[in-house]
Amino acid sequence: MYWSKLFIPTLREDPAEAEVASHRLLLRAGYIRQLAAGLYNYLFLAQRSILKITQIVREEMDAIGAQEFYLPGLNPAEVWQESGRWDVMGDNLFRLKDRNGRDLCLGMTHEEVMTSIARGELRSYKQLPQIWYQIQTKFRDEPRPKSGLLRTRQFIMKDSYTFDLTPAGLDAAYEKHHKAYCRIFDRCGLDYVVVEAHSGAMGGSQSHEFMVVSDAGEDFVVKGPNYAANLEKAVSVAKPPAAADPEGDHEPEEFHTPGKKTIADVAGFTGLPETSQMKSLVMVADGKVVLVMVRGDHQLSETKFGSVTGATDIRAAHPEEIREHFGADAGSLGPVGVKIRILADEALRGRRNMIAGANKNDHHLRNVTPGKHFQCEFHDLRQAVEGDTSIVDGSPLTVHKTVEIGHIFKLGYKYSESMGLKVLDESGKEVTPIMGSYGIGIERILCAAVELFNDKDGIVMPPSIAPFTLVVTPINFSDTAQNKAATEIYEAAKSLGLDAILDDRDERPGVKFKDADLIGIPYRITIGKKLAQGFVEVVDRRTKTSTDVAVAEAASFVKARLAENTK
RNA sequence: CGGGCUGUGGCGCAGCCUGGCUAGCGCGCUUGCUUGGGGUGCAAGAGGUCCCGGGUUCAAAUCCCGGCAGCCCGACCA
Repeated sequence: MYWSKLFIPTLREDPAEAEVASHRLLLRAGYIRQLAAGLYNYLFLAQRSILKITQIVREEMDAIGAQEFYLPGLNPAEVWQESGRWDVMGDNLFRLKDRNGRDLCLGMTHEEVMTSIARGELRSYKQLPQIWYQIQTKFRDEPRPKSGLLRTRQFIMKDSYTFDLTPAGLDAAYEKHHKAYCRIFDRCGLDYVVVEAHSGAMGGSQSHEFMVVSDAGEDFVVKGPNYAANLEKAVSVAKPPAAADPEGDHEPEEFHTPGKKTIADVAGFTGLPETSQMKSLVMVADGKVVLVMVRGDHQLSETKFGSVTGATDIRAAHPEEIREHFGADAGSLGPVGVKIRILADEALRGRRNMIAGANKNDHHLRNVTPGKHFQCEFHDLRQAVEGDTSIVDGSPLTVHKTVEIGHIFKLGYKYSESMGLKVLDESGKEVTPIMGSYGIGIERILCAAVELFNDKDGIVMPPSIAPFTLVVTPINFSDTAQNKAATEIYEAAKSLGLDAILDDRDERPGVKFKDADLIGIPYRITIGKKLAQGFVEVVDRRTKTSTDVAVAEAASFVKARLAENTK
């Protein structure tokens, strides 16, 4: 293609609205333009990259025997009501009515629709297993779209669904997806980590997320040499307390702590570290008030709290509720003498003679021992922190901000059961197939690549997903010799199957170089001064290294380089 | 849903506090010449409901009220 004929609206300056690198650069490089909050127009360059990404996804999905479908994005309310998600999804689901007043929604995912196909058609165990997928636009009415293409209200997802007769079959389907996802993200040139994840509102037993470490992300991952998990789910060994507990069997003893409300205040006041205190948190789980105890320096994980209580509606208690149950305000609360359910974090097991609130404003207790002075259920309830050590091998753990690019779930029977999917097994008995669901955020692959690979000049796009792999840049296209050489090289590149673009614009060389760098075309062949000696230059976008090559060999040289880099 | 900020030619911004000439600057765009290895130089041009509605005033981009939109932080989030 000839650049002068294309619509590649690059910007000389950074757009004011864009913060994160991918948003800023995709706008500047002319890949995308915003239509409204969380809605983007994908222009020529973005569309080319997206097509390359989806092609890789297709090839790898097909390689595990998955079959591509294409389902409606517009869904009837009925199927969502059957699964219960019509209510569960709340405002995140785009809802609308047709002219007859029937309720419809725009699909956020397609478990319901896939299951509705399956229950109408799958009747025998002989038809299992099945792997069905699609690459489709999804809609979510995000409370806050942000960071360009990272969190939008409309986006493209590859979503697949598996139907198996047995849990072992599901394990196999899950494993296939795990491997296919690794191949997909490898081929897209990304650095990523696979982490244990919380299955959230999806239900199901096991789940892994594919994460790219980036400050633009919104999730946190806890990572060690042999362990990686989403922060929501991560289990770790806490740092030992900074001071040993006092010896002996003491009884709680009240002392005055005027105005000392926070853990830090009390630590300063008593001269004892935060690890010697218990933090009392009052939570409301599905309407029931629960007291949660964690070590002074720890944070409660609401996700873990939700898993332990099984509650779906979780919040911190209001000040009035606290006063009603404790007779004191936050900052002076403790577990002694409390009548409600008490949960305690594992890090408090075996501790003794600690400090806690006295349930009397401006007073605390010392010598409080869990299990002795108050009864509680011990669970893993705290959020892991940097500095904790691994439960696997004791090595130190680090916490990283990440972008989620893929997620695989063992769904279990949630949808097949609620929607009545049944097949006959070998003995003629009706059985409910077990399902899995697996997603990849297509735009997030693009964003993650930009986040991961950019420099002061712009995007350093991995060749496999770059909109073009090669730009042929004559310094002066109206020079007859340069024009001829450039055209020859461009044609040669095309016949070698390279995705080439010829920069035939009547622009200064600087402009052409800047644009090519900004867009992130992996290779550039510059045709200029050295043409008199029969040479052109091949420049690598990533390393900025330049190699002189004879005109006739230029295209095949790039092809060889490309093959090397994608090994 | 709470908090903060911003809306002025395509983009980036100034002007607003202290109301008053024809609304300005840089980039981009058009035409001509020029230049030709990292956003060339000169000249001439085109392009604006100053987010919208109402109010105050002789006079509003500017002050007041009410909307809307966008961005950021938090909450939320397969």
